[in-house]
Amino acid sequence: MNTILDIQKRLLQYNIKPSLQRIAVMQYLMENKTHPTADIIYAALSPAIPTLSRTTIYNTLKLLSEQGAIIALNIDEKNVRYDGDIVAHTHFRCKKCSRIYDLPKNFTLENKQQFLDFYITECQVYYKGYCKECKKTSINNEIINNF
Amino acid sequence: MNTILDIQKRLLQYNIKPSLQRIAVMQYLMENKTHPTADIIYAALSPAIPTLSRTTIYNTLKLLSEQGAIIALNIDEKNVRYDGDIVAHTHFRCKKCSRIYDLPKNFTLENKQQFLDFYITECQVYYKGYCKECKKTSINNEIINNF
DNA sequence: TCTAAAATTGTATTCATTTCAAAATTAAAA
DNA sequence: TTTTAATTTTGAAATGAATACAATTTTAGA
Repeated sequence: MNTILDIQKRLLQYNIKPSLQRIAVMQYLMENKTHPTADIIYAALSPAIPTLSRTTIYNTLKLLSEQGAIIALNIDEKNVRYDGDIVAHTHFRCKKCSRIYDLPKNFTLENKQQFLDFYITECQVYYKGYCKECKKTSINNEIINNF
Repeated sequence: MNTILDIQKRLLQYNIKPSLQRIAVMQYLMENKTHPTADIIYAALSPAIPTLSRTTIYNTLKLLSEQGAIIALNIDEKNVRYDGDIVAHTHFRCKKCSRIYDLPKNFTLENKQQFLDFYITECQVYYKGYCKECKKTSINNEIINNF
């Protein structure tokens, strides 16, 4: 279980002021490993925070992902999904039920026979960063995870 | 160079009737390896085919990608990008200029020092297919690239 | 040529996300 | 504690990529 203090610490660690709303979003993502959309998070938190606005959810998710406290997934072509687990791992999206699963650490296309839970039809690998031309001017403005 | 006959052959190979519009879209993607959006393709083809409709571009891109003749990329959070190169390869998106590059075949995070053209800040790996529950009912309806 | 099926077109709509300015909250200064 | 400035939140309006849909056009077969 994550205490409010743990969550505050996590936010401060990424230079995010821990407001009530930000703590709620961070906590939701830490406790719900379902890769939810902004709207799912809004619907879940709205009853407990009746004044909550959708814009705040979008603002918060943008801030948290830009600061590296969470990860934004573009695996679903309709909505952006969010993941509170920032340890590097790969994802699987079911084309029928649209659920997003975390794949086991040792999963590769070569050994996928061992993981018969997933029938894989496609794989996409996306790297992001700065190209040669844009590198010089932009590096300073970005927090870089040089993994 | 790709002749119209080459392009027709490619479409037929994926069970797509080679209409004028479909040939134009397929040809554009084969000759422009810039990972364009639907709208870029529309703007490029529209002068030569004045009656062309945006809907046709969307319909065609959907058909071609569903049939496996092209690949739809969700590397850009705003628009879907399309790639006529269906040989497995990975992509890089510059966060500043938004250009999408093909990465060299031998590129990995381990040897990325060799490829100093790209300063990488993040990597996403997305698998798609059918989960255990949905597997039984759906496999027959899908063309599966069992790579 | 006639007819049916398939493909294309254009308009209207949807819906996730963004913009923006006002209101509320927080933090800092006096 | 008051005052003031900066930050955050809020909700209404706007944006824009993509889809739905019905009408029109084209294609293919009888």
